[in-house]
Amino acid sequence: MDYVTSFVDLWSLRGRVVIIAEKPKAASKIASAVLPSYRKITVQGVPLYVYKGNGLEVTVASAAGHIFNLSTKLSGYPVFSYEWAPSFEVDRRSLHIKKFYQALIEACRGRDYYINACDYDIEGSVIGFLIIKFLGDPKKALRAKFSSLTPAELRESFKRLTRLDYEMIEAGLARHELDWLWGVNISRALMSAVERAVGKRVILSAGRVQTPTLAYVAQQLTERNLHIPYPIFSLSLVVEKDSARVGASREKGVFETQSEALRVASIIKEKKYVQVEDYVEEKVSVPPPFPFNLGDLQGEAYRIYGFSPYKTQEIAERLYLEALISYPRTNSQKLPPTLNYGMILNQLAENPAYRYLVAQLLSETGGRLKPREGPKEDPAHPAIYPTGVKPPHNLPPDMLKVYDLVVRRFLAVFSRPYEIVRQRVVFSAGVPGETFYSEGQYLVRKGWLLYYYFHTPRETRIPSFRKGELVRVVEVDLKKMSSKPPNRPTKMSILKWMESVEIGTESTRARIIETLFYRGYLKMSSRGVEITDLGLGVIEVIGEFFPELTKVELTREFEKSLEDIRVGKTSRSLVVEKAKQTLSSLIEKFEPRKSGVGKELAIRLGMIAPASKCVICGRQALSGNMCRYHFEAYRRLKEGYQEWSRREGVSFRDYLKRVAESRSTGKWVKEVAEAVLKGSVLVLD
DNA sequence: GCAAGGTC
Repeated sequence: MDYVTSFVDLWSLRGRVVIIAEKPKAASKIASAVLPSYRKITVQGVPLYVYKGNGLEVTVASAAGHIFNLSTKLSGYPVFSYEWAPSFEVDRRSLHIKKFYQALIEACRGRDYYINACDYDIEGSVIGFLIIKFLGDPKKALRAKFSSLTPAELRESFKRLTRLDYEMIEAGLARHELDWLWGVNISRALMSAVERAVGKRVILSAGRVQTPTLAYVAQQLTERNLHIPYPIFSLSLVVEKDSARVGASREKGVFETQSEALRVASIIKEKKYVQVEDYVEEKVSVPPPFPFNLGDLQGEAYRIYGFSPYKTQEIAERLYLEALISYPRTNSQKLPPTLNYGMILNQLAENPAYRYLVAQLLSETGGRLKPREGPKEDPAHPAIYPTGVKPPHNLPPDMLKVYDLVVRRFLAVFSRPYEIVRQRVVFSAGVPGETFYSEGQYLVRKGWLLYYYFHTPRETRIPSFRKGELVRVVEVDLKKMSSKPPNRPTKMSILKWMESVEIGTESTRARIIETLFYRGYLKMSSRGVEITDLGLGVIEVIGEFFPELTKVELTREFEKSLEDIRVGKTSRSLVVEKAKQTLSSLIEKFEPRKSGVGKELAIRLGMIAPASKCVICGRQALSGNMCRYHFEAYRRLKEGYQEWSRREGVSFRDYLKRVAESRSTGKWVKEVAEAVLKGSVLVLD
């Protein structure tokens, strides 16, 4: 078969054809783009689109994501056998899928051809294939391939149908099986260990995405709790020019010792002047932002309104279902060139809130609408944009906020750069190597900030300076500070981290973060995200017995295997078999230690008391009298004195006092320092 | 019941 003739035109087929879309919205768009005319019927409340003519009957039906899910009837572990089952039969949270399943049974009955028209990505290939496998006939199946739901592209794709993309399907099936095998088996191992220790069932979980995410949070918060602050000294100046006062910071940053800071400060005080070494003023042009993908929208809604990523995602999904915005679960920062931007703008202009902005945009662009785009792409969906449909008057305020972000961002991407003048002056302080700088900026053209004003830079204009000019110093500020611990993670920073290491997807990242809270691994306090003793314990246990699962590299390995399946270098059965072997041998090594692990986790759950208690916190003590966290804090506290005595020349006791008092000190370190001062913990060499 | 991945 040569290349060209391997394509099949829908309109060359004869008989009864069913087209399967991934979701109702897509089914509707496919029907109106591809069918010359259709009748819309409803089965179990699910719309089907039917065309009859030219010896052909075509029905467009729709899934609602995955209709089938892996499951097993077996309990216990290791469990290596499973089968695909309708999701609503194995999980009552999926009951809303049942009507789609029933409508698909109707739509697939007695067909001559089955066309998988789900999103052209690995999951879409699986969704369509399983429906055809269980409700149709894979021997009579074809695949439609399109990367956007625009009418022209859809029509074209149905003229160039191919055979089923079996390589992609096999890769997709393997992804499901690998995640299931690792997730279900390790989760069961943890739960079973606790059950053996205390005879009670507790729900615990582990997985390829959630466990590395938990490990990341554990690592961040552990470093924070173990932070030893070091004294640092910040020297800044206030200079005066044309009766304007300007603050200046030291270019080399902070001093490590007070004596050095004092030396420089006193020289400047004596001289009373600094000299302008350099002054630069440049106009910078800042191009419009990229169109939103979900992660960027979540980031902005968090930054501007404090919405959690999950909240933003839920709102965006509701806006999508009300047809106000395009598909939100996308990674793309690109807008389809086939989209009628002008029409959307005209519709947006019917909303008084945007009328003026649209008029302004059309006038500044002269109607030539070319969006700025970012590098990120998505195989199945474009960036998020407003559809132009007018929101109802009673749209809840939080939904309106997210909608407004999407509209304003969409307007901004067509606009012009804003222009800002950035100023930078460098003063030499008359001490070799000691320079200070001030920066200022002021806006000279608003550009896209008119539409998307959430980024408006602060105006901090400073006077202009001449090189060589002497400037009077009116203040010399020497501040004693402490080195700061790493920031506490937030739901948003966790999600951004997941994006940066490429684990999870747009649809799942925010949800998986919520799962960590729901399991009791993480909790929210007034301070922000905290990790619980259970969360720490789970990471320690998995890190010891199933270390692969705590690392993002497992995802990289999966991706490599899936790619190899796709290009025919290996097969799904080989990849899955290897995973089973790996899991078997890990579980084999886990078994003899299971009781101990169960007890440890039960202690973390507060279900049993530790055999010996940490003198500071009451957690299970190691061989000494402290838990592993306070022991590590104790070790670092002793180690930290070296540096403190170099910088400050303090006694050990004064060092402890200062560390105990500092607000930058990590929680565990502070607790140890206080205990040593009280005498409840002795310092040994 | 446990994963991650779709989507109502």
